[in-house]
Amino acid sequence: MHDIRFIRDNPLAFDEGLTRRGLQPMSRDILSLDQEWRTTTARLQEMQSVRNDASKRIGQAKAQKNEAEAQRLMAEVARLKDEVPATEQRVRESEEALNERLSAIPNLPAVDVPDGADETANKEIRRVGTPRTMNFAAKQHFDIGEVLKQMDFEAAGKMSGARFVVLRGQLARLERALGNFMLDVHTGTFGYLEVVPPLLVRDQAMYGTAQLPKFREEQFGTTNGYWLIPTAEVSLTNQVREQILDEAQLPMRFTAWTPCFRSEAGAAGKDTRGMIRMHQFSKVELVSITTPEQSEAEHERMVGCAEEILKRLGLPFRTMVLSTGDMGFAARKTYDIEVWLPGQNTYREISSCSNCGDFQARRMEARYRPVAGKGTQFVHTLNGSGLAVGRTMVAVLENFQQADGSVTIPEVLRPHMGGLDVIVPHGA
RNA sequence: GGAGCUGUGGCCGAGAGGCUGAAGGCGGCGGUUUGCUAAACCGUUAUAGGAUCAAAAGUCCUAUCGAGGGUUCGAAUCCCUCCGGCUCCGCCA
Repeated sequence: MHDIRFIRDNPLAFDEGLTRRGLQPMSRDILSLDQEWRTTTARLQEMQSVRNDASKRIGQAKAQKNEAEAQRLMAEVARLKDEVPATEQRVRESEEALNERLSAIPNLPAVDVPDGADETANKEIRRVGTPRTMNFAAKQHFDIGEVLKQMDFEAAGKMSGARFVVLRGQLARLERALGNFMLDVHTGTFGYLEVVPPLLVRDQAMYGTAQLPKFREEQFGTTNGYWLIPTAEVSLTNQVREQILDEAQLPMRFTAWTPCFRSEAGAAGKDTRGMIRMHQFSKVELVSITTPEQSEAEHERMVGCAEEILKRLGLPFRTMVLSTGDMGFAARKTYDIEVWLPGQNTYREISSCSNCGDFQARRMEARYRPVAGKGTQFVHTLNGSGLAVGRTMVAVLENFQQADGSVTIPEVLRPHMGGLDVIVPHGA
């Protein structure tokens, strides 16, 4: 949600930000809605002031048993009886119109975000690790899964349809091992607080992190009004909704390993095979709540936390800054981490870390009280995956596959796998 | 699912149609006292929006007692709906 006062004071900067996002300027439109709201509000407040004043005097007159004076004053404000509700109605309408308009506008990009229409304008900022040379043709993960006989898309299809998978045996355990490993690092090394949050949330929570109102079709909802979280970002971030925190509590860092549910209505035809794009997947999420001063450094730190997981697993990756055209709705700046997939011979997104500034905080009414100074300010929210677990599994399978179809387990995961060092085909 | 209770400022807690933006306490801030700390005492301490203004300060106005409606000249207080919490019963992992 944008700050209307920012738009009032900086209409040109606002429009420029929209233009960088590939949108049309809107400040004129918005400011006229704002003007409408302000004039009706002023009119209403004036009436209320008259009424309050009269009411107070009526009270005094009654207290002094001056019934005649009370009656006279009541007659005087009688005409407001119709006018006030009518004006209230108009204020409500213009306010709604303004909010509806504002809540559909994406966050403005930070100054250092590269301009561009889509992902081709993303900029690589670093590359870590070297893809291993294989003296055999690298398989894609679903082919490896087939050899291992522990990844079953057919069985999943029969009960749930496309974009689901059944993992069994060591692959099922590998998912658990990866989740545990990631949580251990994020809590142990990086100081995130582990959370088990709700997976079903109400409208207001989805609105707070900006999945609603714009991305309704991409979500799964229940028949009785809940939404399945598309990411733990929703639950973790909404922990601080409608709160006034102390500056001393910031930054707050939360992590959670949860299933995520996405209908991805618009993505039909993309990554239809395999585990890359699923309706249900699990992800270790990182969320930080910070002051505005802290948020940039926290963003760097957060990407670093996600990168550290890949480093420890020995997976090659590169880190990108998304261009203005490729960023998500709520983000003002986003880093994507792309992991090397030998089977696809390309880097694929495995984590996305966004600084949302105060965009979500305004929607959630999440504030903090500065140690020095008066009043309150909106917090900054940052979120990022401390890695998508399923995609990490894909990367492990593809990067550590052997010619005979077995998969070597990275050193750091072995304690989580009961000491196992290689996954071999089931029944072999 | 059934029955009852409950939601007040950063926190605890009084208030039950007008004198209540809201007693009292805690916490915070400023001060007195003090070798330092603590204690004691005094004072102070909500937020948001709008108008005015080049802007800031200031001044004025409005709103806010879980949320939204309603009754009334006037609502924290009465009525309705919703949301959260608690207790008991039922059911379940």
